[in-house]
This record gives sequence, C-alpha cells and structure tokens, in this order.
Amino acid sequence: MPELPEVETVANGVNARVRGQRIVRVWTSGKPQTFKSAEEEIAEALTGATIERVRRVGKSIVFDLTRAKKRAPQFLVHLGMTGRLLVSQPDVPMPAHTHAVLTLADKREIRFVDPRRFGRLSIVSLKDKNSKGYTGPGKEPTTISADDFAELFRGRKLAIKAALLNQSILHGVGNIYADESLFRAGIRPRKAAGRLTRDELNRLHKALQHVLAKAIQLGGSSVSDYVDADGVRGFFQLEHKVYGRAGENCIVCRTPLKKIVVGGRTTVYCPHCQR
DNA sequence: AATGAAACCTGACAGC
DNA sequence: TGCTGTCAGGTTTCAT
Repeated sequence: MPELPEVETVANGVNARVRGQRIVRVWTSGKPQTFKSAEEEIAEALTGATIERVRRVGKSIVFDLTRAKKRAPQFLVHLGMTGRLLVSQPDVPMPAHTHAVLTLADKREIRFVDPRRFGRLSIVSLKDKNSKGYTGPGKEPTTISADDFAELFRGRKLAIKAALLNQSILHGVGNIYADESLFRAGIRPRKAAGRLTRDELNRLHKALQHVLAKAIQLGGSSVSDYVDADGVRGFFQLEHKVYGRAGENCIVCRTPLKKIVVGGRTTVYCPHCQR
C-alpha cells in the first residue's frame, strides 16, 4: 500500500494525535514474521515510554521515545503492502489482522493492522547520546539537491526504474511514484541509470520532487485499501497519469500505454512520450 | 554488480 | 453461488 507520501500522511496524522502521550500497555499477536525485533523486546522498550514525536524516515514510521525525560530506543513501523496504523478509542471493535496494540495513558489505542503481514515492527537502540537514531537505508528524495541526485546514478547499469525502487539508493519511492515521475520526465523505465544525460537527470529530479510534494499535499494515493490514521482515503490516485492505466491512451499524445516488467514490478509507460 | 524469480501472506476481482 | 486464476502500494533471499 504505502510509499513515501502515504507513509508521511500516516506518520503526521499519528503524530498529531499521540505526541506527548505515555504508553501504558503493549499487546502483540505472536505472528513471528511481523516482528523484526523480539516481541518481548518491543513490549519492554515501549511500556512506560513517552511518545516524543512520530515522523517518517524512508518508508518507515519512526516513534521517538523518552523515558524519565531521557531519550530511549526508537520504535519503527514499516507498513509493507497492506499495513495500517490507526489511533482508536478502546470501544471501537478490533479489526481483523490486528498484530499490535499500544494502549495510551488516556485509554486510546495505537493499532497496527496488516492482513498480508509484509509489514514489520522493530526497535532501534541509540548508539550514544548524540546518535541521530534511524536515518533510513538511502538518501531522502524530497530534499536531495539536483547535483546529489545525479551523482547517485553515475556509472550504474541497472534500469533507471529499478534504481528509483532501490531503497539503499533513494528511500521512499515505490512503484506508483517511480512510474509517475518517469512519465513526467519523459524517460524510458528500462534506460540504464548511468546513461541518463544531465538534462534527463534534472528533469527526473524535478518530476520526482513535484510528484511527491503533490501527493503529500493530497494525502497520498488510495489504490484499494490505503487510509490515514483516521481511516480517510487520499486523493492522488486521481492524478495518476500512467500507474494502473495500461492499455488506456496517453493523456498527452493518445498513444496506448504499454505494460512491461522492470525490476520485477509491473511498469506502465508511454512509448511515444518516454524515450 | 546485477538481474530474475520466488518467497513471504491475504483479499479483491474477473471469468467461467 | 462458488470455484480458479491473477494481481496487488514491499522487501528479502537465492540462483544465475
């Protein structure tokens, strides 16, 4: 479900509702694959901790925690494909596939719900008191400069679409925003990343930042089941120009959009507009 | 280094 | 109504 704009929408929504709250109780489901850290470690790290702030790093939701006013290990939530993080009153029925519940001092609950169980919960301990904590696997796409962006792809032979999806290069971009930004920049998804001209890289940098900013502004894309912390859908799906439109005509030149596989993912592009 | 395929899971949807 | 097959916003692992 979630790429950078969706994760950011969820993180900001949860932050606005729970920052400053203390976690008084933790329940976990016992489904082992959901927990990247041991469930006991998660329960121990969270119980009694105060939520300082909730924010997005890459595609992860990071909880900055304190204990007795001192910084404590961080709690990371990765939503996978179908994960949701909801803030609910205790009398709201527990959804199916709920894998963790953090009960707050005011009785509300932070619930992690994930039918497909590709999501992951983990604890990150801080190396020292100056540690920045979790910084993600790659570079941040929303703020990277055009020069640094261009540098990421120099000499790389893999397809530019695969490079955009590689979280250790840039983190946060997924299948929707890779396709949408390549369309906007007029670049073939299969073109080798290292063979893009500086002009193409500049266009891609601009397109990607535009698409991400616009999607964040609209609360993300709701393709099937994505919702924010209040259960509200996003609106960026109405702006998709290629994603999910294979076989339809290009909105610019009316050429039928083509569907191929790049980096193991369905990819839609316009064979006329993207060279 | 880098491809590609498969695996991890459930639910939605199309077609019969 | 119900069965089967296909597909899905992600990541990791294993073979080539």
